[in-house]
Amino acid sequence: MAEIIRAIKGTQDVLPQDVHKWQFLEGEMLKTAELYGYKEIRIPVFEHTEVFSRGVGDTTDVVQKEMYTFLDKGERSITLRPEFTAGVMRSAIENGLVNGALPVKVCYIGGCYRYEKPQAGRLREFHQFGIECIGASAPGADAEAIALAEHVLSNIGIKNLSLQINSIGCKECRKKYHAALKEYFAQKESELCATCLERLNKNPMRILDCKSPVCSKIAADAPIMLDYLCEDCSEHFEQVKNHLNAAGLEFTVNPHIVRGLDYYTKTVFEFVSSDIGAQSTVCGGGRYDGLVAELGGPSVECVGFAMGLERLMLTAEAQGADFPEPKTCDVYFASLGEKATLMATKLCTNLKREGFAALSDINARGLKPQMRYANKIGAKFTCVLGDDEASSGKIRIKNMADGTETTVLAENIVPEFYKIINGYALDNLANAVL
RNA sequence: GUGGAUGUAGCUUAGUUGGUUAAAGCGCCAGUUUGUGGCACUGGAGACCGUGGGUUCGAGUCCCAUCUUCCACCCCA
Repeated sequence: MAEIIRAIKGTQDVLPQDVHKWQFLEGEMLKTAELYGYKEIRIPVFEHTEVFSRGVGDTTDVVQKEMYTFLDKGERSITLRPEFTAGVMRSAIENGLVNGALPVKVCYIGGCYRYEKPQAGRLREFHQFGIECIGASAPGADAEAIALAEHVLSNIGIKNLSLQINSIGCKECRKKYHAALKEYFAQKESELCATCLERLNKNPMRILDCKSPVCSKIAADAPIMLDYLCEDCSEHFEQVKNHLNAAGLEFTVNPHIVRGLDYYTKTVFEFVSSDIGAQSTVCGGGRYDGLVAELGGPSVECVGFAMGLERLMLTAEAQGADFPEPKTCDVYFASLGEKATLMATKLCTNLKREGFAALSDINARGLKPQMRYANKIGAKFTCVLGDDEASSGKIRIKNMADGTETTVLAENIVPEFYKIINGYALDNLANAVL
């Protein structure tokens, strides 16, 4: 296959036969978010690099080695968004959203870009749906965000997810915790793997996440964050759990969840799927109380999450989920000869104005190929037009499911077709009930 | 970035110890039916065998490199 017609590594096409699945997911996401008071926000795909290096944090892997960064023609350093939160906060500050009535609730859907080595559930261009609740400090906000995530996930039919939560505290308690962790791991320094040795100085919390059997065994007995939370953070976490219980959400506290983005404070959480291989986190999020201030805005506390559409799609497909049937052609006009073809165009136009998917031949082919095509695209009805119909104005509309025909006057096509399609819908309803 | 696997029509695959014109099913186009789809039968189009080098009289097949895809690590959604 020639290079030029091959998609860039780590990118994917969504083909016409599959879009309805994506549209379904996206529709459910936006609709559900709306129930919780969220409005969609649309922001640029790229930002000044600094938005991410300061927002996401320049010690993170995302910023250090995964960003698509380039100089534009004005020598500005630009980066394709590796995630949404930092860009959304930039917009919220720039447009004064943070100065209005709080909380401000926004959600988004779009592509993100990270230069990673692709594998199952991990692409270089991937898509996220997410929400940001800006200006809400109470534990109820954390729980509401988690509840919304759960609501979306269940509305799109994803099963077998486990919700794991943790608190990584505020700046103050994290300092103490880091010190304790360093002290603990320093004793076992000789046993740690090479990457963990580096983490020891830079960010000891990451060692907790290490998958190497030796390190994870050591990490199992490491001091846990929850024991180092200050009174405020500890109380906050308790309240979050109370709210989750009140909302009837099952969760497990996993002291080893450490999100890889620097802005998180206090509550962090993940929804994990057991059905899609190693990249199993389908939704992740948490509280980020310092981000707005870090980007130069007022001190405003926020919670949010993001979910990966590709991973959700993988999970749904692995679970054999049912997607709603895509809309198909309502009626296809097969025509023979110039007069009949003009008639088809006219009838089609009238029906389309009424909102029916009405198609006609645009290949000037024989009748048989036209009928085959109508069948292939799933036309509910067909209508053959030739010289007879063109002169008499009487046309026969054929139900493709059972072959029955209804004769109508072409001039009455719109009201007649309303009757026909309503009857068809009733039949299908009856079948569905049976 | 590290490690392992992979690559033959649009899709799924066959292709013997290297040997003439690379094969099948599905899909596509058409005919059997001169105005009627699905089923069946018949025919047709469609492959620089991932790419570039090398070995050989001869390479889809062997060797090297490179790219892609897949899987895992790392990290994240």
